[in-house]
Amino acid sequence: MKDAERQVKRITAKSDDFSKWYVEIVQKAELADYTPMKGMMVIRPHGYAVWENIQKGLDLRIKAAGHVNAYFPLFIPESFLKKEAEHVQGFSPEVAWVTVGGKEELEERLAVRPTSEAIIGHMYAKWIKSWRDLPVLINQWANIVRWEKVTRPFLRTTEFLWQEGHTCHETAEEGEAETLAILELYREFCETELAIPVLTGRKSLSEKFAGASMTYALEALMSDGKALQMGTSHNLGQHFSKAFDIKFEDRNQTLQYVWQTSWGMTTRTIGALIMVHGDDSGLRFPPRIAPVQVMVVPISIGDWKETVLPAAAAAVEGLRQAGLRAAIDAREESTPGWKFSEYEMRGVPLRIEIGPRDVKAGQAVLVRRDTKAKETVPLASLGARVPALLDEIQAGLLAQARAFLEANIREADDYARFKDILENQRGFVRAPWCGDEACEARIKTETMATIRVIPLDDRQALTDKPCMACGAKGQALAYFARSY
RNA sequence: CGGGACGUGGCGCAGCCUGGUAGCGCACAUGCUUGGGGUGCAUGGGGUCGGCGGUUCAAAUCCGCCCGUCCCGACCA
Repeated sequence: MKDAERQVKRITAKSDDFSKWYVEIVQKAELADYTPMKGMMVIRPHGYAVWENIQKGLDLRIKAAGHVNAYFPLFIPESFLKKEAEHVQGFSPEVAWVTVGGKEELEERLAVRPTSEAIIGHMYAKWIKSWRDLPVLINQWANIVRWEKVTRPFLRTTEFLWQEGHTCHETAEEGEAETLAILELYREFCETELAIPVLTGRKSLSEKFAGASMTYALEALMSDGKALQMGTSHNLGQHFSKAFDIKFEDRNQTLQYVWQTSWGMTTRTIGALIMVHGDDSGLRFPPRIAPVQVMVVPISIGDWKETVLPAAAAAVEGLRQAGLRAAIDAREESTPGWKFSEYEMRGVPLRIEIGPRDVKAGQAVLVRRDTKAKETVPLASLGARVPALLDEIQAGLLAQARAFLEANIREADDYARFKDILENQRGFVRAPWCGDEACEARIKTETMATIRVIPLDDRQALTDKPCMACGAKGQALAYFARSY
């Protein structure tokens, strides 16, 4: 096929138009599709398989940390939502309401949950009586509805999937420890499973969760230089326990309000996988979360059905028995070249080509998705080489993303430099800040950048430099960025 | 929600300015051919032009309103 025509089939180059590139990958790799309802998407089988792997990895860790799963109702009475003032104020602009059931007008309208603190708080008040009931460590996997004005597949949709943990503790210290333990759990998950390095820290007060006393977050850098929040962990203090009257009798027989946390990670992480690892050929999934880790493509020439196909099928069977997610594409209607491109688009980490020449030589050609490097391996040693290669790919993707993140964290001590970086290079800018909300708001208006995180480590965060924007006494070094 | 662009078979587009009832590439179906980077040829099916309304003998084309998508902002996981 002529090059000019081949161009037609390609997706828009990442460097050409990042947003277009993103949307095209989502559709061509069949991760998701639009529906007739604004902002609501279908997560297609290939996208959902990624989500299932994310779920497995997270669920395992959440349970290993002592939590159990439960399920709370989709609907929340309006009066519950109103109990915590800051909470209702923060969420009311984006709540969907149910006002009619069947043919009957409801006495009190029901919110479709934008998050579950309110309904869970109500139930916790019923369940918790004594210090012996604590801690309560419950997580739920659920769908959430937030009536967003601007939507993008995975990054911001009207309905999305997530897990939300809601815990109760005896003391403030325990609550804070839980919040930070989850932050670390998320960080480790992002790096180990998603191969996405993150910056962690606390949010400024203006960016914190509505109703929390402190919000911690993980921020990743997309390859267009914009930041994306990967997850949050909130220390709720006693805001909700006081609003919902969640009290327990402590070890000294005094009534106390519990200390709570909540934390969540969403289907947005799939968007991050696309934007961190994807390239102009399509997706590049890290092996640990890839729906299919190895795709075997038999080279269909001559009597390939008698010679190549059995060898290819045997190879797949061997890989499966080794515990790998391997598949074969033996369809006759597509050519090998077509299949190569297709699985590159879909992000399959490793492709194995087996043709007549290979069968004769007792070998196979392995092609990495991340580097597109090829190597020839004896069929007999696939069982050893493939897992090792997948580990290399996993590590390679993380290393590449980490190098990009580190190369795009820049320092700015003055506002001119700060603006220049955001305008011309993007990425994160580490800069001294005074801690004043008005100053933060001004920076946001003037540069479109927000404080993504303030590092937790005092050695990293403390500064004696003046605020880069207003010149007042600096309070902390903060990471700023334009974000999704 | 403000500013901009766009909306024509499944996808990408041409036609619209200068109204006359729809065309191309890909995809799809069938057959042959080919097959180590999206094979080639032939035949065929599928759209009334985002929706509603208006102007007109006649609207994809002109006008109005609405809806949706994308981009840039304000809001957010």
